[in-house]
Amino acid sequence: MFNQLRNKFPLTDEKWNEYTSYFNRIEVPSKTVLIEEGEVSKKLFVIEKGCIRVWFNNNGKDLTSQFFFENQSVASIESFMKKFPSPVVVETIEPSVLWWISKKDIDKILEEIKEIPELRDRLINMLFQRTFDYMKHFFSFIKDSPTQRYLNLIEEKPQIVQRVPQHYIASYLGVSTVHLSRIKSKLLHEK
Amino acid sequence: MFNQLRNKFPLTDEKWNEYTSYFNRIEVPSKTVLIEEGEVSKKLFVIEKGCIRVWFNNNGKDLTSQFFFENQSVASIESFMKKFPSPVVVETIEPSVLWWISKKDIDKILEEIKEIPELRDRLINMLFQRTFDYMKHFFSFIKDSPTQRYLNLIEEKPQIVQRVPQHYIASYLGVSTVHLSRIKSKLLHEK
DNA sequence: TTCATTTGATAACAAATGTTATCGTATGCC
DNA sequence: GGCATACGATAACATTTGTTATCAAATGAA
Repeated sequence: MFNQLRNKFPLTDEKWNEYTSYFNRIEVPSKTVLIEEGEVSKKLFVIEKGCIRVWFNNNGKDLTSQFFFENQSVASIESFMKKFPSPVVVETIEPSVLWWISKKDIDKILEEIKEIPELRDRLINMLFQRTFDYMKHFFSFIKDSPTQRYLNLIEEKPQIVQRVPQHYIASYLGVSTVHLSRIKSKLLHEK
Repeated sequence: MFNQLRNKFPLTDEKWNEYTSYFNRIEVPSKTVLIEEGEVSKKLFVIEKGCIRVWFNNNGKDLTSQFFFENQSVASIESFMKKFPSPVVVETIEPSVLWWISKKDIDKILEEIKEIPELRDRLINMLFQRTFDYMKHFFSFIKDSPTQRYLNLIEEKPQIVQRVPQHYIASYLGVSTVHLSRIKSKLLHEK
């Protein structure tokens, strides 16, 4: 799982082996809840194989806010960073192979590597990138129609359209399942 | 302007005076464009008095994405951090008193204070806070009706409703000016 | 003041979107 | 294979929201 990253981290083999040993491998079926709503989660997950969605309950309806695939890391940020009860549920969509690490172990690693400016800068860039991603998604809600948002999704995140059940995608785009079905149908018959 | 912050920064008076001297005070009328679309801006503004909006052009319509008031800092993040041409316009709404600082001077300060963990942590927290704010705003678009978003705005950011012309607020909430007017009218006559 | 411009309310109509219900197909499980 | 369940398409209708146009009030500049 981590071999492909080995050469990107300027660490001794000893340190590298210690750090990667903090990760725990699990295999889970689809629809496995990894983090429950209201739970204070101190786990971060990395996806080796499979697919995860983050959703929250709003008046009985389940609204999906994010999707994650292979090689991405997932946590309830509020819960992980601020020790708040998680406002969201983190759940697998497909049978998945995951690696998790505790916040305690991450903090230990971060404390040890903080003098390595290269790694520090990469972490800061990751934070910025996530902010940029949110801004982009948010802009799309004030400037694009649902149809345009769906076209953007096909263009920019084809994995979502290909692997995720459609009714999860609907709330991610901010429309009802019926309307997403209409959008697809209209795009199909216009062409 | 900066006196109220003095005790929060563990710096010598000498360094404090040097750093604050990098800021330049300007007074501008309302509707002054501070950063133009397409410009690579290397300025960060701090608002002493007044009010600023950030907007972008979408097919001839001007869509507002953010508002800023006294004591907040404003830049085109994309442009400031990544040296990209700014996708947005930064413009005053009221006659304003501003302080600006160049990226070059900020980088100099950051380089000098980076060993002060207290300041470093505060900066990282600011980045996180901005991400959380975006997430919250974004969630509101997939879970709330425009009416609910307007009620949230009154509750959480009353300054915007009180000081900003209504047609700017409409695009910020993702509705037409006519519809925002309808929302207000309906709320008024229901009570 | 006077005049032009900005801002906001409203009406009438068109278009987009949600809701509920029904149906067919796919999928997973025994 | 058979059954329950999940998933997705579609129709009919209700509701929300956008568009265009008009008017009134507020604001700012000469």
